[in-house]
Amino acid sequence: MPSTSPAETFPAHTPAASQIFTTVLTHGPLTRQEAARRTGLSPAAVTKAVRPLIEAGFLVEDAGAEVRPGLGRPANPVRVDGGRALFIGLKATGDEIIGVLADLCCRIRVARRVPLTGRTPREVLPVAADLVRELLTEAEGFGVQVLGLGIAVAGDVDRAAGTVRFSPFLDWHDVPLAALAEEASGLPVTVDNDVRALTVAEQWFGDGVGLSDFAVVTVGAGIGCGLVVHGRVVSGAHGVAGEIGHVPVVPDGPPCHCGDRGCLEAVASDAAITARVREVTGVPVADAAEAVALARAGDAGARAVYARAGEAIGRGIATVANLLGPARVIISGEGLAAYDLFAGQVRDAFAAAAFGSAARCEVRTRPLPFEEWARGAAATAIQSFAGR
Amino acid sequence: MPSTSPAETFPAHTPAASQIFTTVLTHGPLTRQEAARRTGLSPAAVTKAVRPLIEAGFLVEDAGAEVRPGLGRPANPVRVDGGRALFIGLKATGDEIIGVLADLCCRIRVARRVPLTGRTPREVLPVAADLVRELLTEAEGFGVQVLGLGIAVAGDVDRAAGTVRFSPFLDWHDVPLAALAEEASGLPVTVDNDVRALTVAEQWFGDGVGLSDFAVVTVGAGIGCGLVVHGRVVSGAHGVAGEIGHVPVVPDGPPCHCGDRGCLEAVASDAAITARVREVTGVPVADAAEAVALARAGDAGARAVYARAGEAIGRGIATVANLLGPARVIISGEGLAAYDLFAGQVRDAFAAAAFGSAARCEVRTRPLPFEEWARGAAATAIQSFAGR
DNA sequence: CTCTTTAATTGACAGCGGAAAATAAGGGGC
DNA sequence: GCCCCTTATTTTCCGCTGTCAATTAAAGAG
Repeated sequence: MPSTSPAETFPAHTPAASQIFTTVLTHGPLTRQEAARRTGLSPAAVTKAVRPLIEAGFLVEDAGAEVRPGLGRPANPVRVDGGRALFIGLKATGDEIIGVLADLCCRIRVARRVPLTGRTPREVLPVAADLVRELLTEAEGFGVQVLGLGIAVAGDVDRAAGTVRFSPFLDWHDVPLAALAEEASGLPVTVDNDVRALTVAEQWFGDGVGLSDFAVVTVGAGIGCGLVVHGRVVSGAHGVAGEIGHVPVVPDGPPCHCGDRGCLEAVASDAAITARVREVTGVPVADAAEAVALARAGDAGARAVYARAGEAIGRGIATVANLLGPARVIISGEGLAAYDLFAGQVRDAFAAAAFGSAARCEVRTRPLPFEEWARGAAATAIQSFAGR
Repeated sequence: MPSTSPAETFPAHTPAASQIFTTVLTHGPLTRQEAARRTGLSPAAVTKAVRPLIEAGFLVEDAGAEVRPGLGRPANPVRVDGGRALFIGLKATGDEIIGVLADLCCRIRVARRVPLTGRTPREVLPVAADLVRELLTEAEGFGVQVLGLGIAVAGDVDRAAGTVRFSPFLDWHDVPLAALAEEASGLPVTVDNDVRALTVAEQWFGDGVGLSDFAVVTVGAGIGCGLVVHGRVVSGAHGVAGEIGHVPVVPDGPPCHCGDRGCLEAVASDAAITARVREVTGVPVADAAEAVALARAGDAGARAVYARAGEAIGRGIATVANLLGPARVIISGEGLAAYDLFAGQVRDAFAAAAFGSAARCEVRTRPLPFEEWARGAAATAIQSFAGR
């Protein structure tokens, strides 16, 4: 394994230092004054926390940043030096592992995907280890140390304990993944649920920056949901939350594998849409891409299927908004490729079903490149590094 | 107004003192050792925080509490002296104001209700002031000072700002209630939404003690929901959360005033049940009590209405459980009077609709005496007093 | 009566973060 | 060009909180 020296850790482990660092990290270049205001700390505390971070190279003074020119001494913004460190993020599905090398600002530098041949830990872990090795080698090219490894897995994951309690796609039970990966890589490892990891990426580096309450809804093979409440990602009392897929949205809708009918997932998941398009149009579309193509070509039946899916998604989001009152809902996922086919319905159904001030919740979409899930994993690693 | 001396405040305003006090308050008699373990502080810190609290009379050493006799020096538990202080809680509805005098442990000492003749602030406030005066006089009989006033109002309430932004039943808009009440009573005032206040009471003094994630669902004139996530009551980005009443639960169910169909509130609220019983049985029942009586008497139609309501509630709760993964859902509210009529359906529908580990969420019921809402208001006042 | 065990307390102390004063770095007026 | 004004940052000092490592307290066991 290329890297052997123990990974550096974050300097100055005081709460204030963590807080200031993450504030600067997520809110771009910030003057010490601004950072103080945002964190509620005194300017003196900022100066004191910033110095060691600059000395360690994690923060840099950013002369280039525009400061509104006014009276008095010009402000001296600082920002995080993204190039100072790298992190690896892995996302494991049942078919493949996606890995990225992301910098400290969570910008992707390298992305890789490798297929999986088996699903047992014994089969998956060596492939993951190889991928990590490869990315570590890549990292050497940047001349920067890799300071953490994040792994995202679907299912019931205990981030604090670093274990995968249950993963349906991989069929894993109680795998102490963090410990195993730490052993193999020598890096500090963070393991988290995939949707939560994606949510962390939005919270720190995406459309959730600065919001203490928001939701991420992923549309694709399944329908997932990550929630941020009180500024923290929700894990629930038993490690699972955000199961939006089985919210009832279509009266007497199609049966769902959960046993109920009309669940969001039974209407708006890729598989559900594809099946329904086949059923309605008689065209034997094989996958979501073909279904989309058919609808885009103007097939009325297919378009209606997407319309219904959009309505279902809008109602599902409204349920979340009614219950939690988030400031924003971010829709993402592979299913977004068809967004033009149901955007209107999502919006209308949401507006109709959002009650009172829940309607003030903003709904926006965000494309989801394939590496994004792995980037989320990297974001959790950065979060751990920053002491959160 | 009887009491004129400025209300005492909490001694020792350090985070640790607050934390230790609330821990002892909510977890009954606790040895200093235990308190240290639970708060994560050192035993030394507990000793130091506890002393001024004992001197001020808020904590007392509780020799009576049973300690498991083992080796070594016997432990010396402390508990909160409930009789040390009183708090007033008010709940304002469109028809009446309910007021309670509660002690520091939130046990109700006196409860009063007075009818309202008008709904404008100008009409309601004097009535409330009279009630507060009356309760203050009652308090004199206990020889203890009243240290805070909590007011619970349905609708959009900004606790931090102390304003009622919008209350549908009272038709209030942007009323600076805390400031007005403080002026009139001379007490520190906490204003909060009624369901949240009830949730606070459960969190500190009820079935939510010790849980960082749980929900309270109230069944009655409306269906409400208070949520606790990460140990804090959820207010949402815009001050409103827990709108469970419009979760869709019955396919193509009865139309709801929100414009949708089959909302929980359109199926399981008192009014919905009563109307439906009339419709199904042809018996002109006037209110929920008569509807319950009819069902209890064995009328099959009426029983079916309750069964459907129970199913709806179970599904609504399952939606909450799926999204947030609470450890427990507490069902309460006036509608609980009919619980024997739908308990089975609630349980079955919940089990059917709760997905995966959301099913591990415990569902329990809790009776709701009429003063309970006002007690919730008192709980918010106690919370403010303790520095939370 | 002494030893063991666990609880609570004490006193010294580190260190975090705040307040206020000092310093830095411009721009503007004259 | 010089001085003053304004705002940003830094420095210095200091209070205060909570921890650490004894020390004391209060049983029961032998």
